[in-house]
Amino acid sequence: MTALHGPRVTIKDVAARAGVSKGAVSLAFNHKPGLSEATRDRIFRAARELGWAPSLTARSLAGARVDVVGLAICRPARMLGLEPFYMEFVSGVESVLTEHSSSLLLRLVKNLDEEAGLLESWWKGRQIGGSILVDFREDDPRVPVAEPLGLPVVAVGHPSLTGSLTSVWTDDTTAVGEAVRYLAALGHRRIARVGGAAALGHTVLRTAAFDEAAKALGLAGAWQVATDFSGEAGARATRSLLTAAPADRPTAIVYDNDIMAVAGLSVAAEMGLKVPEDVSLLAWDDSQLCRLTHPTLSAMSHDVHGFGAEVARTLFGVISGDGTGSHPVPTPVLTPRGSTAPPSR
Amino acid sequence: MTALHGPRVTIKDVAARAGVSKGAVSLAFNHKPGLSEATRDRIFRAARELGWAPSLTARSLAGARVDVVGLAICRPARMLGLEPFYMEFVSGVESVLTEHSSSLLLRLVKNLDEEAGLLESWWKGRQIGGSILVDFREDDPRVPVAEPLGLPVVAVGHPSLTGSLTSVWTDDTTAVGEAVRYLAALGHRRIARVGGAAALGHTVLRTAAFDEAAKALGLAGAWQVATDFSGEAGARATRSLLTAAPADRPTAIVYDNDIMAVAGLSVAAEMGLKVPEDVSLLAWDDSQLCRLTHPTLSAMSHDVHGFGAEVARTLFGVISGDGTGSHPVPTPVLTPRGSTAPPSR
DNA sequence: CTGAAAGCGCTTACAG
DNA sequence: CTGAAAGCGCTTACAG
Repeated sequence: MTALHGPRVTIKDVAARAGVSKGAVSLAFNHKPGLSEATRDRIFRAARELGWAPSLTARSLAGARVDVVGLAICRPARMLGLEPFYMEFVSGVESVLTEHSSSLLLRLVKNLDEEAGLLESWWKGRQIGGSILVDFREDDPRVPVAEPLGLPVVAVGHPSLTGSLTSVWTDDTTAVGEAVRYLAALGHRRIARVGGAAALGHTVLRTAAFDEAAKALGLAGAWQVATDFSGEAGARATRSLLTAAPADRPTAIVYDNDIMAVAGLSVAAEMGLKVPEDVSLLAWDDSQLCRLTHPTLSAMSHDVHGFGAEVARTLFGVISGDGTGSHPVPTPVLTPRGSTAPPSR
Repeated sequence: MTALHGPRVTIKDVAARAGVSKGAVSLAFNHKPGLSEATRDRIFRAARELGWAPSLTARSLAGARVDVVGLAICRPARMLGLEPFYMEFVSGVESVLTEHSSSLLLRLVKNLDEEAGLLESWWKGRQIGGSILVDFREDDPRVPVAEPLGLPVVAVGHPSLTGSLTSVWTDDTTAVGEAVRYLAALGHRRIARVGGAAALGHTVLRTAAFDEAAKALGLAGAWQVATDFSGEAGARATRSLLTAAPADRPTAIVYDNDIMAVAGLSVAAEMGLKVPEDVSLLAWDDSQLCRLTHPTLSAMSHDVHGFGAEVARTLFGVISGDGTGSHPVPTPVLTPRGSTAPPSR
């Protein structure tokens, strides 16, 4: 049952019906000059009447551009569902792809070597015209693969991680510093950070930035713990931070995403601690989730949708050759809400 | 900079290097019979040495199967980020695609007519080998389009909505009945439902099921309100339901997803109502989110990841022609947690 | 503007 | 198992 879809309509049929050559049809559908308005109209009408759509696979074989953008994500499948970041990022990417009539080729991979191999076969198989690379690690294996391939790419990550690839990034170092200084300004002297996956490059950068800020401010206590970004890990980390004696535990906690902050909120409630009186909580990314809790979550806000859109726009620049080059997107800004306040003691 | 990737390696080069014909290389890479182990090895070695990967676009032009599955999602981009459902569903789909070395072609569309057109050009352009269709409406425009096209498809939705298409669905009618009966068994006589988008077929089914269950149980009060699935809409609906005088307002609320239930929880807190003492809340879908709140959310649990996987498996059945046909996946089951209890009055 | 032709990189019979 | 050939449906010069 591989389909009974009658005799396939091809460019030849359209040309015959419009009384022109195949070449003319091709010109019309690729919006190239050299045809009169009248001819163009006749061609489009014929195509419409026959229900013809150009075969993208034939088109790309013949050397035209491929209107598909690849995105491989390397995180455990079961964790993706909850991270609002990805879907929002993807929807931002999509919003730009749609303008270019492009689609996203999405693949979940187990590790970066698999991803590197995938990129190579996608590109060599002419399945994609370019790719977005996310979640960079130090000494990332994708850098040496993408470069010699000639694959148009935009790397989402700090230039210190992405080598020679065109990259778009958020200035995590500055943002972490701002988060810590804000909490310190409220009077907090013992601050913790529940970070993301230790293997990720941006986690490494944030960790260093937190250390530096804590040192610069001469904090009395500074803790950092790595997680896998899941709510459960965030809950565990929070529980362990808050079980110390009141005088020894943090009075403020910064989270690397918002789902862990939500989990932290619930752990505080479960332990009988009031937010923000007993402990201040500061989320990251700031999806809609942060406004749905009680109290609402203060957060380092980040236009993730816009981030995705900018990455896609940059990729189209790289593909067409008139790229703007690497650049940061706006640094996350502090959005104070109900979960942060001066410490009560 | 459309890439300087040297002279492209083709099947011809591999054949030459392995000392065989192009046809033999093709047979080897498509795992077809007719080659000795030794020849096969020689071919794979040559391909590896040259870094060759078959051009999927040439392959599919030549008539072979296309290893790409389409998925168009028709919801406002900004709303997708927060709905854990989709990412979990997609990750379930991906888990099966990966086994088949397939990728997902994802596209956000504005309306179903655009989606119908997209399916047609994806299929005619040989961009996809099949597609997954979600979010069915009554008299869905995709049904009459997909059928005559011969496009292999799996429709996610109740057969009453998906016509002649192979479909996989959850029995929402039974699940809604179970949810209402559970709350009634706890002693609730005034129950509300905060539903999803009214235009969606499954919302219509759930609405009817709720009415029926309420009638069968002779509830003293039964409310239903439609939303857009967003947390904000869920919060608004909850607020309006709970502002009535204590004797007139619902003592239990069922939500059509979990994000709205989280929002409801926070509205109750904001209004000074205790959950579950003053009002019981029951979520739907049951992502990780439900275990991260305080109290934890009782929910109609649903293995969304498994659902996506089953849909993908079914699609591969349709594509290969030995499909199992339409069938339901397990009905969501009640998972009681901290947000439901007998009414206190 | 047209028309005939070559070529993209495969797969698929078909004769050996 | 091999080899030569046709064909998939386009695009891209090229001569008119």
